[in-house]
Amino acid sequence: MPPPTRLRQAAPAAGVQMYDSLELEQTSTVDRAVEALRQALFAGELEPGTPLREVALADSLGIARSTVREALSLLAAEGLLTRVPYRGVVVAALDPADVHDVIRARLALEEAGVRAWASADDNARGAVRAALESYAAQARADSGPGPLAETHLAFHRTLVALTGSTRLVATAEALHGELRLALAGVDRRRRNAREQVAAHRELLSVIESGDQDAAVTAIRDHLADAEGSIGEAVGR
Amino acid sequence: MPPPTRLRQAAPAAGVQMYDSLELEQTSTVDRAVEALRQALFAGELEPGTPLREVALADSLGIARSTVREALSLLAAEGLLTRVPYRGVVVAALDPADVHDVIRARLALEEAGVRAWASADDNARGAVRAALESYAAQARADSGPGPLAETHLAFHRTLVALTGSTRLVATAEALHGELRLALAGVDRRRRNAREQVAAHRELLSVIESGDQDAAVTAIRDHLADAEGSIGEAVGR
DNA sequence: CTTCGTCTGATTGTCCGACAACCTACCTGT
DNA sequence: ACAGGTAGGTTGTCGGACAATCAGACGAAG
Repeated sequence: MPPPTRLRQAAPAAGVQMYDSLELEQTSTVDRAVEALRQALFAGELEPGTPLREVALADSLGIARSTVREALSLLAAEGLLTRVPYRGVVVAALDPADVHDVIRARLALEEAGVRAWASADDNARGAVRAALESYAAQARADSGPGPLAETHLAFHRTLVALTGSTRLVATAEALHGELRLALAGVDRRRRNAREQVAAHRELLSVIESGDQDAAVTAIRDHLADAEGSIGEAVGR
Repeated sequence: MPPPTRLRQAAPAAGVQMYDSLELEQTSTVDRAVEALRQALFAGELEPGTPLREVALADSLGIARSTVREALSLLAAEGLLTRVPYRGVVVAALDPADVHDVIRARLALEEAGVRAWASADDNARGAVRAALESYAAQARADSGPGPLAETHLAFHRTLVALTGSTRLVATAEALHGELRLALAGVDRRRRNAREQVAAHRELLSVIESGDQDAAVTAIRDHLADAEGSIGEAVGR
């Protein structure tokens, strides 16, 4: 499980003034490669099933093959790529069974989240509301399916965060990555974005109502609905 | 999320006889290195905090540094090692907050599992019972804390498997890895093994009873108890 | 016509050696 | 005690090399 990637903890020297909030992000070549590839994957530039050749990537990115290799390994461990021995990595493709599996997993995580609503941290609850507003704003701005999906999934991630476990959030993030990848290529009209936002508002109000059972059935229906449209988009 | 590591799917040529059950495990050097390191970590040969030097590992394992590097990256992504830029990787150390986080995550997964008991697959239910028996047998055999912990956690994994999601099981496995690592070094007497087995039998019987709420509180208490003893062992 | 061996080209898996970037620790002068 | 500089060790990245393996083509044998 990718634990919260902490970057570096300075030695806690005693008695000296500390500027804890200051940080200088250290970006390795591998990290940048991973990010570039992830970007391309989510943008749909690489369709599922496409083989990724190491040397081609290497001089396309202007980095060494060994570095590409490490980046590919990490993305494969993350589930975005599939490695086949001596045949290379291909962009991961989700079949309907995989989609079902992912949705099951999401249901477990988000159900745990909404169940924890009452006992959750105030900040966490606030984050849920804030994420919904970002999502709504993004829908109003109408700036393409990519950012919209991002804010949408970010909202769901705040639900998982209600559990208070950073590891569960990391897991949810990985699951969301798989879905974004699977949906990157399809021409996703789905329902009107405003309708979607309204549905999420409804969901949140049920959660806030305090009726735990109602909240659970709401999230369950919500995800079942998601599986339907995603599976249809992927199934083709 | 480490997806179910499928090894290789032969091309589905049509009309020819297939021997689906046959498989030949392909073991790369990196895999073996990962396995060896994992083994050593779980056995407590490398204490948390210990730095792992790449060259030393390389000629200790008799492989190239680049290969070691890849293995270390994978284990770091798994959470067993922590990589600090330009300072190398160290064996991950869990502080009480981490333990709490892991237990929270486990609770979400296992609670989802026991909630799914009634609607779960028959095989999955059978697997739970079988795992409990393996655990009991291991306790009777009294063959050291390592195998005992393994069968113990395997039982809990079957609970997660009740959800029907392989990805959740993979997540649970990663979480268990972190715990095994944290507990590897401590001299773990804990309570009598037989007592522990009895407690798990009790837990299963509550789950089987069909009283979902009782089952959830049972698993919750069980894990709270676990956090207590683990945190105490790690705390110092 | 199908099946089997062989060959060829391409790609991955692993190794080795090199060097710059960077960190830690010591050492020195004040 | 403190600032600053120096030296050694370790990682991050690179490039090249070679064996192992795979996919496809080609031809021989049944």
